Amino acid sequence: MKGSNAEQDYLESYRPGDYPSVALTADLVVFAITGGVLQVALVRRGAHPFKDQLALPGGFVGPRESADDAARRELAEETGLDLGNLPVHIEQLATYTGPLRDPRMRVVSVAHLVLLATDGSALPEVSAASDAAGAGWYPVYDILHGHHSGPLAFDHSMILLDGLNRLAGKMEYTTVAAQLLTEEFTLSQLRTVYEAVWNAPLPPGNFTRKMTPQLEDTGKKTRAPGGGAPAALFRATDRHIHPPLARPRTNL
Amino acid sequence: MKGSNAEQDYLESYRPGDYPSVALTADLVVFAITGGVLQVALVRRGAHPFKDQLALPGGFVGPRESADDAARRELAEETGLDLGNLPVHIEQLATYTGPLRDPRMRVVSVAHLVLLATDGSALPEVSAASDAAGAGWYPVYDILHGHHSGPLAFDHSMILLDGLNRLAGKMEYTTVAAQLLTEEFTLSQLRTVYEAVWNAPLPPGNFTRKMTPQLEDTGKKTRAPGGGAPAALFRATDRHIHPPLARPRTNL
DNA sequence: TAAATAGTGTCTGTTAGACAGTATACT
DNA sequence: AGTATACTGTCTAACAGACACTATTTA
Repeated sequence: MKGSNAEQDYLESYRPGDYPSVALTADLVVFAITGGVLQVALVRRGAHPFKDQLALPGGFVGPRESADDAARRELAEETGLDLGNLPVHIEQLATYTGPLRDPRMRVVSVAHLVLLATDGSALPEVSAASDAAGAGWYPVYDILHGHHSGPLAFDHSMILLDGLNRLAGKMEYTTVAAQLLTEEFTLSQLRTVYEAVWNAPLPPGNFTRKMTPQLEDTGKKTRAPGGGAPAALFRATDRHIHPPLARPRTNL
Repeated sequence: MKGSNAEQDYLESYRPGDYPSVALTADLVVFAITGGVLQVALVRRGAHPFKDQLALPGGFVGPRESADDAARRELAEETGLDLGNLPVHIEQLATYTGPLRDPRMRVVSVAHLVLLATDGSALPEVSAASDAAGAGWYPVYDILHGHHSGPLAFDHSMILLDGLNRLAGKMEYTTVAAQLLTEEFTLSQLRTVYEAVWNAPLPPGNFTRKMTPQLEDTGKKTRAPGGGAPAALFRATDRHIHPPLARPRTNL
C-alpha cells in the first residue's frame, strides 16, 4: 500500500478550491527587564491599516519553516539579535484566527512569547525592521493601560495581555523568570523580575528562603555595587516549584 | 487618512505571491470519562496518508469562521453532539505548523481541547464522520502507550499528549475537572475524574476537605446507589484553587 | 561610622498527608 | 446484621507570612 500508486492516490485527494487558504504569520511578544520594569518590544507601523500605531513585531511564515522557526528568524531580523549565541527563551503562546482581524485579507497569527536575557540595566539593542518606521521598548503596564500610546494595532493588545498572563502564571510554578536574566544571577535580581512582571513587591527574606532550593548555587559571589553584602550567584534549573510561589493580588 | 484613497492604498499592499498560503484545520482532542477511565474520541482514516490508522477528529476552518468556531462546528458534525444545549468546555490547545506534517500539502492545525460532560457511566453518542470509516472512544493511556493500536496518524500522538498534559496541569489549580461531569456532581465523582486523568489514586478524605470550599453546595443529596451514605451535590465555580491540589507522581 | 544590601532565625497560623472514627444508607 | 460509601476528627510535619536580627560590604 506504499508504492507510487498509493502516493498518486492521495496526492489527488485535495484539489485547489476544496479548502480555504490563509496567510500565516508569526507574531512576537518580546519581553525584557530594565530598571525593574517589564518592557515589550514594539514597532510602529508605516503602512495601513493601523498606520503609525504600535504593533507587535512579526512576519510571514515561510513555505519551508515552522512557525517557531519563523519566530526565531523574525526576532533576529527585527531586533538584530543573534539567537545562536544568546540564551533566548521562545515558546508558542496562542494562535489568533478571527476572520476579520486584518481588514486586507485572512491572516492567522501564531503568537510567540520571547524572553530576552538582560543584566537588568542595559537594554538589548533593537533595530528597526524594514517595514516599520521605528522600533523600541515600552513598559508593558503603560501600554496595557493605554498611557501615552493608545491601543495597539490589530488585536495585538489582547495578544500582549495573553503573553503577560502566560508569563506571570508560569512564574508561579517554574523558574522561567531566570530566562529574563543572564546565566548567573543573584536572588535580588530574580526578585526584581518577579516584582516587575507581577507588578507587586515581594518580601526579600521569604523570597530567598523559597527560591534558594530551586536554583543551582555556583559558589561564586558578586562584588557589592553600592554598599551592601556580596550576593551569591545562582544558575537556573528547569525544576518545577512545588508548591508554587504565591502571587500577591494582581496590580494590573 | 481614512478615506477611500487610503483604503485603496492598503488593499494594494499585498499581492498574491508575496506571502505563502497554508490550509488551516481545527483538530479536536475530545475527552470524556467512562468507568473511571479517561477516553479520547478518535476516527479511523479511510484515505491516504495514514490510511486505516486512528486520528483526531478535525476539519478545515471555513473562510468566514475562527478556528474556535470551526472546532465547535466539527464537534457537532463528527460526534453528532449539539453544543447549544450541552455544557461543553472548549479551549485552544496549541498550533502545529511543521511544514512536513502532512505529506500532501502545507497544513497548519489549531488543536483544541474539548471536555464533554458525562455522568461517569454512559458514553456520549459518537457518530462516524463523513470522511472517516469509523469513530469511537479509546482509553487515553492505552493509546499513548500504543497498546492494541499503534501510533496515531500525523503528529496526533503528540497533540494528544499535549492535551493530556494541559488538562492534568490545569486540574491542579482550577476546577476544570468538573467540566467532565454533569452540572451537579458529588465529590466522589469529581475525585474519579482526577484519578482518571492523573492515573493515580487520591485519598478520599483529604480530597473532600480540600475541594469542598472550592465548590458551590447545592444543598441537595444523592440517593445512595449501591449502599453507602448519600453524598452532597455540588456545582462548579470558576474559582482558582490556591494553593493548588498536589498531584502524585505521574503514572504515565 | 553610617548606610545599604544579603541572608538567617524565629514565631504563628494554616495546611497537607495519613488514618481513624462516625454516620447513613442499601441488601 | 453486614457492607459500602460519605464525611469529619485528630495528629504531625511542613510551609507561608511577617519581621527581627546579624553579617558583610561600600562610601
